[in-house]
Amino acid sequence: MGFALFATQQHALAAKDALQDMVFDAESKSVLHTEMAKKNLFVKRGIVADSNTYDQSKRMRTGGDYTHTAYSTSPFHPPPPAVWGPHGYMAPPPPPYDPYAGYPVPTVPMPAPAPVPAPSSYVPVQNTKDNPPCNTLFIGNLGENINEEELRGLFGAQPGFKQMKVLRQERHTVCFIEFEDVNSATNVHRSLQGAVIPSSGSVGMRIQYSKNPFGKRKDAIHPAAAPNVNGGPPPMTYQ
DNA sequence: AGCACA
Repeated sequence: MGFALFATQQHALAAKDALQDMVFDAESKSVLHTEMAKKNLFVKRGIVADSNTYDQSKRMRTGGDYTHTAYSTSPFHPPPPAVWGPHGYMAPPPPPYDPYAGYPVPTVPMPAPAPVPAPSSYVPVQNTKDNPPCNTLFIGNLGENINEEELRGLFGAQPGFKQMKVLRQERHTVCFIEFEDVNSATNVHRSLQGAVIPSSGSVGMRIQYSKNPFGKRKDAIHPAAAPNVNGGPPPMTYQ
């Protein structure tokens, strides 16, 4: 609901009749209902300095022109856009002017599509006792104040990245990175080995293959490898 | 020198 102030009662009546039952939303077939307010609208001096406001609200959608007697062109600047603020119906804002609308716009060559955050440096790390290659990397030796966002920025930009999980422990923070395939994991295993990022201080991260890849249960039983296919004691059952 | 989650 909203109120509009007009110069004279005659203008208000004319606007009321013109806008009555106007369809203002074609989709929902919503219809405008207008009536005369019980009291005159109080408007602060200075906000409505002249006749702009009520003229605009009338000129906005009716197509009719009721301004020929009341509206006098301002010598200063064109009238400001109509304000429908207190009105119940908020007109969707007009789309911003697009000079290329309707024209095929050639793709603007991007200088650097996705700047991959590079490690600030590399430090040699000891990496004994690695596990067989898999699609999940185990990241250790991350330093005391490792920042998860930095880790995500670094690993999330690597090709084949799927997800990352940070595990905060008392002494060490480690994290797990899952990749689309073993190949992607292997590339990162090599390319970021010993990488140093700002929050890791001066230590280089140690990258190993995870003992337990994402989505693969440690105790998964391969049917072919399962004992006691026939005969023998009955298999253990879990309830 | 530390391996979680399904």
